[in-house]
Amino acid sequence: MLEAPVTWQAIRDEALARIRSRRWPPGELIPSETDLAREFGCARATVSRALRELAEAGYLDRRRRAGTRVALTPVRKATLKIPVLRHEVAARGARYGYALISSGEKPAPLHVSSVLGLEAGMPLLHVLALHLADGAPYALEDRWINAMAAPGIEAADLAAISANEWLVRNAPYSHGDLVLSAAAADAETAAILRCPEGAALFVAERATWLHDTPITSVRQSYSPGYRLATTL
Amino acid sequence: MLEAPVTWQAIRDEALARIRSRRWPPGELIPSETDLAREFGCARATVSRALRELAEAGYLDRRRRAGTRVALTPVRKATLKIPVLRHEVAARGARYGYALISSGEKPAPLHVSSVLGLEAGMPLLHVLALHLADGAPYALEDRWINAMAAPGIEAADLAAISANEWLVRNAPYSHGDLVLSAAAADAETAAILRCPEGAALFVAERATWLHDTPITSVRQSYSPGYRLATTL
DNA sequence: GCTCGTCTATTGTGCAGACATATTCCCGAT
DNA sequence: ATCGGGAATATGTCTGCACAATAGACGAGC
Repeated sequence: MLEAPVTWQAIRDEALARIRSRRWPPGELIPSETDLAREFGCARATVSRALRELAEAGYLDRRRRAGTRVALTPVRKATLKIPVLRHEVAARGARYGYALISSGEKPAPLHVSSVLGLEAGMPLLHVLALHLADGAPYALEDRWINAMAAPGIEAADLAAISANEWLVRNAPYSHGDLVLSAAAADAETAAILRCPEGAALFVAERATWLHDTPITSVRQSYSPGYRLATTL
Repeated sequence: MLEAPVTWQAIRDEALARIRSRRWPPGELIPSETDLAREFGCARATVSRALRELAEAGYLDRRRRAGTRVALTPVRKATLKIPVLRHEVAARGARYGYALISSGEKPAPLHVSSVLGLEAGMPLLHVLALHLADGAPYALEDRWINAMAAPGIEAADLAAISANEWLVRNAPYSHGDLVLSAAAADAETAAILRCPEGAALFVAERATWLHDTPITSVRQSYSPGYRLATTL
């Protein structure tokens, strides 16, 4: 009998097939790495690599000593890429444009200071800017920046380069959070995006930190019709 | 000099620090695995594991023979969990409710058949259902199911178990896609969700396949105020 | 019966070596 | 100058081994 070369991908696929076919039912303990290595005729590390991938993908729960179980609810994960807006526009084949509407230091409003965990009223750099695709409004960016955590931002020419891009290039962050929602366009937003007041807008709000230091909080309101696509 | 134990996590963190500090600038070739292993005094496999993680996270681009480069645009990825709606509601501490509005076989409308890659007008099972949280409308689910790809669905009591959940448990899929957007509530949706017509709704549309066979296409419209949160 | 410590099975990780595979580089032939 | 082919090299993966960390199982002692 010819043995196909044993790769971790092959083992991953075989394991996934067993999960899907219910040969390894949800909640059940599957054989140990050692047993599987013997069954597949390969090293334990190879099985381990395969099962680790499936665990990362949410199909398996693994715990030392307790063994590996098939996940009860295979929580599917979609990974969204969060590109710089300029690239997103370019990827759609449109000409990118950028217009700074206003920038300046202001005391942080409550919803910003509370999200970032700063004292209310602390002065932050506020930037309002419009991203355009082929000259049409694409997204309105309403951003608050902790200037102390982004040294150099004061000197940056935010009319020439978007705060979005300046920060990506110059202020690395360690973690952040993202909230997606839908909101009706208020009068000011509608005027800037040149859409009817009350139109349904797709809104992305992000906040980022470098370790414990808050960097920025931003709300991007996309023009009506925006769709964020990804694969599962 | 005391040597800290060399773990792949430590190497990953050190590499990330070098990227962030620009000691390894964007676009630049970094030392080879062999060189780094020598520098850190560990095995090449350990370095490899660390760099592989960073590549998966989007910080590095790796190619055989060409070496490893710092990514020009560190595309951040957010991973959204896509839970069963019942669990999502329960996780918010609310009582889950489910109401089947209608179900039956109908010819596929064009936008569904084209997304799934089926012939227009092919008969599909159409299910309209409302998910509730503490008795209030939470999300409207408008689903089309390829019954041939989900054997047993005809016999399922979709008034008792949501199609959402039945499919998660009984119809595994290999891949799918997801589109998030904002839309104004039309008259029918507004009536079901008990919200004003024209309200801004968060909409998630999914389509799933098992290999080449389309399984289902679903549009979930969430009640106004819905927020989808994740971390970066 | 209950609690606490010990044993042990299982996964997590590291190491050294080997070979596989992809891709660039360079040199020779044309 | 150009093209083709082989050498060089970096990553990708497998093997076989070792030990660490974890947590369930079990038994001794109260």
